Amino acid sequence: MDKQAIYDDLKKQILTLQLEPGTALDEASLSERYAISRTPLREILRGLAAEGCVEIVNNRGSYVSSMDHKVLRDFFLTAPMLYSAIGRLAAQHAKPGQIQQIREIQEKFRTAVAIKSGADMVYWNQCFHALMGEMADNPYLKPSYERLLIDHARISQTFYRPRDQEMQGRMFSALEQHDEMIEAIEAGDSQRVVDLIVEHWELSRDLIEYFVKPDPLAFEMTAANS
Amino acid sequence: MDKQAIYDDLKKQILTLQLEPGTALDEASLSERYAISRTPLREILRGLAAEGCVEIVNNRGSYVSSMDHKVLRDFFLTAPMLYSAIGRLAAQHAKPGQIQQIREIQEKFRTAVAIKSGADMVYWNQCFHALMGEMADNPYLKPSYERLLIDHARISQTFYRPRDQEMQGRMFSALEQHDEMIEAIEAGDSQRVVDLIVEHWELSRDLIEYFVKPDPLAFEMTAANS
DNA sequence: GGTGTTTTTATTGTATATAATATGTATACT
DNA sequence: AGTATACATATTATATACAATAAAAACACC
Repeated sequence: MDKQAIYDDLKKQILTLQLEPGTALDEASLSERYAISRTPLREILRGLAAEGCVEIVNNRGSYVSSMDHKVLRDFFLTAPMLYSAIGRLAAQHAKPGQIQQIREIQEKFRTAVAIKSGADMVYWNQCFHALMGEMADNPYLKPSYERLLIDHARISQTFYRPRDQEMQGRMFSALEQHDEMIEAIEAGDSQRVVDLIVEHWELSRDLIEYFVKPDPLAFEMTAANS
Repeated sequence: MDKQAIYDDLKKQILTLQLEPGTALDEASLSERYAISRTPLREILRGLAAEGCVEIVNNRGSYVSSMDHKVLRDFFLTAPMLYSAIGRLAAQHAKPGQIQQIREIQEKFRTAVAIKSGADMVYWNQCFHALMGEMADNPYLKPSYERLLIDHARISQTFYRPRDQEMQGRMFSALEQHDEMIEAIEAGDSQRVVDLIVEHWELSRDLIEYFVKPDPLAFEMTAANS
């Protein structure tokens, strides 16, 4: 397992919440587990920290970055603006090779939805949107966008309920929206891409909201009990 | 000189173009110059790379990040949106202590303009806008915003002409706009802050444009020469 | 003389040993 | 008994030695 593979492995575990927010990342044990010395492992942790996956406290070690209330609030505040901007630029700058790539990713995502594999869905959805970021090809927006994607994956994972019928239906809607986005990008119709992104965002947001504020339990006393 | 000081020193040199874009940053010579071993120096370089000051090529070393045509284009495309967003959030979230801090920075900036010190002007202007970023207190926007500020400093520095009368006048306008921004932030008037940010941006942009497209030399033949 | 291969050299990447730092615990003193 | 200080321990930070890599140069062969 080389350095990049270890990096990806750690990131994947953080995105899928196998490593929960707040978990301490001990250098010694990680370097032992991955059979690598501490020096390159430290560079990996610092790379993840730069991306926002990990928080490093001076002389106090590294931790999987937190997911508290403020993070959620900032996320919902910021995502629509950046997602729209990335969508518009992606439509303007996408290269043919990238459109081919995103088609392939979309097929993997479609399979993940079909077999109802939560981890795969999160992963391939992540790849889909990361590639949109590549298409946009804007070095200034990229760091912020990628940071949003990291937390979006973790938030979705938090609220994903594979048994829920509602959830399944919405995954199919997401799938369709992805298809339409690819079409719109290929056609260079940036306004349509932005509209789809907004729609896609609202779907995701509503899904999360639905689990944060579920239909409350009944609390009126029935006649039999009164 | 401790690690943080070395980090800041390198960053300052990059912002002020003492280290020009493209310059190779050799690990061995830098670690010798700063009297530190290569291990922490590498971490510094990777930190600067995460910020966007430095580009690292695998097995091929580190370089001061470039400033080519595409960078300029992306910069002008992206800055207005992010600057406005940061301004709005700063007005909403600024804490009293930060307002006090920005007042102090603004006085340093005023002095720099008065004594016409180009490097100091760039530096304190940078501090002013960086603190606005702190006020906005949004972890998602922060990385992109800071990256924009880095290149804004370098672009301004490129086109700064201390002898130019036009330039001096505009620096005083910038100073006034800063003053008004502080007032508007203190009043929590986010719309006014955004308007000022836009105005401030246009001033900066026009200044750069003026030096990229100066009034052309006369090319008509005069009667005496014909 | 030109091109392909080999060797050299410069530079980055990794491993490990040592130093510094912070926290938790135990003990002594008030 | 409570608090403070000193010590022990765990963990991170740094230095240095060594390995891997890639560009440059020299050489031989065509």
